[in-house]
Amino acid sequence: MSKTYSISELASEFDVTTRSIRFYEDQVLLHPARRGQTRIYSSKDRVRLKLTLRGKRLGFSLAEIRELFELWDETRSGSEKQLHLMLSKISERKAALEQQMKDITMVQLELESAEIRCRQALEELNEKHPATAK
Amino acid sequence: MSKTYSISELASEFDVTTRSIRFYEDQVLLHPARRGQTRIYSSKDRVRLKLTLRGKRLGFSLAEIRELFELWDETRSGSEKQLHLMLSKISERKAALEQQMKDITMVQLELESAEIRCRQALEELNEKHPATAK
DNA sequence: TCTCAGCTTTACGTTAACGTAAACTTGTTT
DNA sequence: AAACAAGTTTACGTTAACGTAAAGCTGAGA
Repeated sequence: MSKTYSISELASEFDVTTRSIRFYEDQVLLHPARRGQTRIYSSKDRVRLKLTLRGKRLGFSLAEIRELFELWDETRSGSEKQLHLMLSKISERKAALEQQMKDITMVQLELESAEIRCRQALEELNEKHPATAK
Repeated sequence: MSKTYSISELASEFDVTTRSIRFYEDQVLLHPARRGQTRIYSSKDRVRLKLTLRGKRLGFSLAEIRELFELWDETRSGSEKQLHLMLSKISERKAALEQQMKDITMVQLELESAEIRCRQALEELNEKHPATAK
């Protein structure tokens, strides 16, 4: 038997509320088993939650994440058409991620130059008031 | 005199609605001049809009973007305290961006393996039905 | 037995980021 | 003059992603 998790274990591990986790289930991102009425999460559920949160950090909507999960599941038994659809979705995502990489690089450059500007301004202040606290 | 833009010029250039552009002004991200009651955007406004949209693509909220703009403006006439605040905000952002880079790399790897899996499934289909349309 | 922590469902509330519609002004073309 | 395009303000509507009660079940311990 592989490991299972309670809702609060996952909540504290990933620092989200139990409300969010249940909400993700409503949105068909997770399918925990039940013991009585209590939810039991498998390690597969755990992975799905991790992927969900990662997707969110990248600005994916829950609906988009769900779409990817479903496409992925259908891939196993996919028809040729399904597979080509999946491939096109994948390349859509890849393109979006590349754009994001570029965006990040640009913003990083801007932050770098902002930092330099700040440090220079600090130096100038220190020349005028050398006695100021560090 | 440097170049100016109408609201709809900017809207079509960046593929956003005029509604959004006016909304960004409400949120103090843009400060266009006026001729009569008509908004006139400078190239500085244009840059701000570009930065705003880039920030959005990275998942920044409009409030966060505004905060960065304001901190940046205050940097010019910043006190030592302001400058240190700015520096800490900058390093916050840098850390967040690095996390995002990691996330993107992970997702890219997952997409790669998904793509490979799809292509293999397609090959298997073609072995079974070599006569199927390409 | 009682209580208490941890889980559950149900359901209304909230915030961000706009969409959408109505009604108006202003400059330009027919 | 009339109509049109492009702009404006005002204001209510909408969606996503939860927050926040309220009220009830359930097994382990005092």
